[in-house]
Amino acid sequence: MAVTMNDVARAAGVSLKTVSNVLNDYEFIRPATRQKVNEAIAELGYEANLTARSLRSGKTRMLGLVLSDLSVPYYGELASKLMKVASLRGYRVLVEQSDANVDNELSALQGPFRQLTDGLLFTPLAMEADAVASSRGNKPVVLLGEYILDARFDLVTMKNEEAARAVTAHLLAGGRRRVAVVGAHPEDSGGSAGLRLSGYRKALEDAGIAFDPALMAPGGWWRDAGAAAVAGLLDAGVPFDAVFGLNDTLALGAMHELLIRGIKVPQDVAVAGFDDIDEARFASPSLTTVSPGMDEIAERSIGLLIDRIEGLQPEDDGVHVEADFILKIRESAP
Amino acid sequence: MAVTMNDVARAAGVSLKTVSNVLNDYEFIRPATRQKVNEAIAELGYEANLTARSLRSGKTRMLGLVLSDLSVPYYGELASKLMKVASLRGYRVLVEQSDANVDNELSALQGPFRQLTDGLLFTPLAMEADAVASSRGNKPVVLLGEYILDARFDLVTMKNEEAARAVTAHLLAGGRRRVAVVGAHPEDSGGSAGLRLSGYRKALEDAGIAFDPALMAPGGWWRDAGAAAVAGLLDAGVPFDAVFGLNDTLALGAMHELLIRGIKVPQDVAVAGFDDIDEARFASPSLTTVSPGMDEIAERSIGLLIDRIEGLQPEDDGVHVEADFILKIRESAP
DNA sequence: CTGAAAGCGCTTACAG
DNA sequence: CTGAAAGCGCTTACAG
Repeated sequence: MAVTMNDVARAAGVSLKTVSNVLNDYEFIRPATRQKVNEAIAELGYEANLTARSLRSGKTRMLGLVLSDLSVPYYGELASKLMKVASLRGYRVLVEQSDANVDNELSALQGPFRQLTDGLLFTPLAMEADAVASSRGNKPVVLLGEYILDARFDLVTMKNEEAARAVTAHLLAGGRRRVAVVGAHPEDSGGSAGLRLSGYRKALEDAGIAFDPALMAPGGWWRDAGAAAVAGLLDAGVPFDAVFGLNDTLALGAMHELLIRGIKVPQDVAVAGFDDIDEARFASPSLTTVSPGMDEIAERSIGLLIDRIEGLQPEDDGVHVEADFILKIRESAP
Repeated sequence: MAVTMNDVARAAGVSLKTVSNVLNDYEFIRPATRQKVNEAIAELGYEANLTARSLRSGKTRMLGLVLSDLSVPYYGELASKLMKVASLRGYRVLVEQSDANVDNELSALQGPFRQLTDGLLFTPLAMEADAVASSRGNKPVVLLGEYILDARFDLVTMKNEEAARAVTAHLLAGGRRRVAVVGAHPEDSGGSAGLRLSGYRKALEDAGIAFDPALMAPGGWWRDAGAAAVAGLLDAGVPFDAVFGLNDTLALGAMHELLIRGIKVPQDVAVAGFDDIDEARFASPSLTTVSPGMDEIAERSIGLLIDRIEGLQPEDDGVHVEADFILKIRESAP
């Protein structure tokens, strides 16, 4: 059997409560008592039983993280950061994959997953705001992402519109006048795609350049879509001197297509992306992009969630955080 | 307060034990009793308290997964698969990142992480076999990877050597005679790099082609290393008609360098990789590679671990599993 | 087939 | 500052 607090108490010649006090850093313990207990702990190799602690205290010191799938590079990187930040505050992260499916999101919000965690970091990809509000239970939930902007929720997100505006402005400041935008549909609005497209249009407006719908190449957010978009523009004879990919994967696909057709980047066409994934740094030429502040997103969301769990954050309306972005100027658009 | 088993027992007019029997699918319960209990459960919205169950039973129904970092694409994909497979058998996966650091690996093996999980899937990146053996405790551990091959351990891995031999043989069967190999050092032996290099050499031998050290381009396993390796060979004037990257990232970097220099893939130079990451499928041209059987690795390792936990696997020596690989022939080397 | 009792290892009021 | 008691919500022998 494992060593218990009772064994420690007996070895130290004190009561159970005193051992508990030492373990929980209770303030008013005589140094001598504390030392006796600590010696007994060391001697017996005692380790607290976390399950028993959870049962009694009602806290697990685990945070739930709900996202679509860890195999998506952005989420893999995010999960990694969140786990590191949580660990510094003494919490673990338990991940649940929703596959962006409504039923899975709902069961992550309501099912046994909630019991195992003191609070939730939730990326709503399928559920509507009202559904989330009515099924989130009574433990804290912090939303991650931009799909639901609602005073009822705590939310940590990135500056999609401003960052897209800044990176587009950078292309224009470099003398580019015909910036193709890859990955957006005209009808996008509230999601990442819509907000980034809107930032692009504002930058054009700022520079007094008319928006040309011919420069907009819609499509999925994958590498092949970026390549296809550029191929489409070239084959249609649409002139352009820069490409803004709404994410890095698109931008890299676009750049690849330009290069194999003998078009020089950045001399003939400048390319910029969004996300600053690892691959952007390693591409050749390296990719100019915008870093959406994933470190800050991780720190603020974990901080906010733990403050809610520990009652440190006053129970007002939802707190909304937008992480600062950083423009990463690299070879593809100097 | 939450609804407890006691409330259910009272509502159904039976004892606590009977409710427990129903919940645990005990065989010999009268259908009428079972139905009464199930109705009470539904009516009260009862959900079992997992923490209490764990405390009493000593089982958490969680599996620990120790790997270096979820932001590494291969590990993100692996974690995702493992979680899905475990879920089908009623287990969750709790991830711990070791950063390939000895101290972190040791504390994952010995610390509180073990308490929270019924068994461990462990990727040993820094610890030696003996250290793992002496600190693995008494709950089951299944190793993932090829660094430790030892009868004391359960191990699930891939056929590094055979798969490398097969993909090289495919290049040779296509008429290539000068296959550059990217990412290996001559002195590599037991790790992935060494095993894959050895497979490459065996394929050459099978075909009666002498190994030419000039075709070996060492370097890290990243995109830029692949590009640099190809650049080095070209600049040195070493002739070659194919490239085998010891992983896909290397192969993609190599292919990129060939394309921007105007060398046609596969007409002038064929390219093949190893791993079959998502990116390989989306590259243009799509990348010929070897899929190391991640699905099988996930299923076998989870299956073996759970069998050990539930006592279904006899306590003999360690079980060693090598997943079957699949050659994925795509455009870069048809 | 079902019941009454014990106990997993902690923390939490309540005293003193 | 410290102690004795209760109890978190289950499962597990033990009876019958």
